[in-house]
Amino acid sequence: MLSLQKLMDQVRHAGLRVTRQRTLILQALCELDGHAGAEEIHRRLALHQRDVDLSTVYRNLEALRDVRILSQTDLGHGWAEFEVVGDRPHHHLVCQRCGHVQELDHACLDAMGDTIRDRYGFEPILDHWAIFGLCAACRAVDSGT
Amino acid sequence: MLSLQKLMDQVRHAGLRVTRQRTLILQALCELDGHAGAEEIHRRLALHQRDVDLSTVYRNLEALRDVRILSQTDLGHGWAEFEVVGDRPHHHLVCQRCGHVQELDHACLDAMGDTIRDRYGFEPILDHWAIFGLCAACRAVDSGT
DNA sequence: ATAACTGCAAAACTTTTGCAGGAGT
DNA sequence: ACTCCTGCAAAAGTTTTGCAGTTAT
Repeated sequence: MLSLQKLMDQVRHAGLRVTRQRTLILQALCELDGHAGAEEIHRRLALHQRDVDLSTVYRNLEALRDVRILSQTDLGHGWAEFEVVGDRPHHHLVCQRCGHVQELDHACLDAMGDTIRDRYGFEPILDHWAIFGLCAACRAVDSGT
Repeated sequence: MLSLQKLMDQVRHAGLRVTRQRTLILQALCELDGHAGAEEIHRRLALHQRDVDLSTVYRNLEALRDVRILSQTDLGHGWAEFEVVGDRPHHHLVCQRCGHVQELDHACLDAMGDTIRDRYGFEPILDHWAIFGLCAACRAVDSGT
């Protein structure tokens, strides 16, 4: 469970101000406990009579992403999705056949991250990945047929 | 180098018709030899007095992607980028600050792919990735200030 | 006090769609 | 001939921006 209190400390520590809107946006993301797009957050806040302008939502998602409090992912829905960066980075292996999802050890990505840092001087953001493919069970079915 | 001839055979074989516009779009993508967005292709064709309507470019990119002649990637520029499939697999490092894009050696991902296969029995699809983060130049600016 | 932030409205952008005519097989 | 494809124009949808006023530090 994520503590809104701690998140707001992070916000302050990042040099950003703790505003009503910022707090509400992060609260919504915590409650949703997963990915959400700007429009979805805006709609949710409106439902709770906690109006925050859509442009403010966009500006905040960008700002919070820049200071690494949020991570941004494109799930091919046609809009950007955001998520609170947790204590431990988590990743998922998603089976394209059966939809089964399993967690992926962060170490698998870390090794690649180190290589990228060393060879390219590029600091990769590996907070949250979804890797698509075929799970063991579906591969077995495939080779059986 | 990619042969336009062979590409058009693929087009026909996929059940699509070989039209002037389709050919020009694929030719442009071959010449650009890399990823390009719809607008960029459209602009390039216009420069060469080979007018193809922008909506036609979009419709073709989608159709060619659906039959796997093109691959689609989001490089975080705000638009979709397309590329001819069949080249050696390669990936992109995209700077979240300045938008700069550099190529990433497939070997870096391959090692991770092997680990995932070995440890999870999961067959990951690692054809074409975009990894976001901070490029060397932007990291230098950050540590400077 | 001062710099950051917000709401509002309008615009910028990419991408999609309806339709009538044109082109490939 | 039979579909598929294209151009045109208009719209849909997401995201950005200018600006004046408000708020956090």
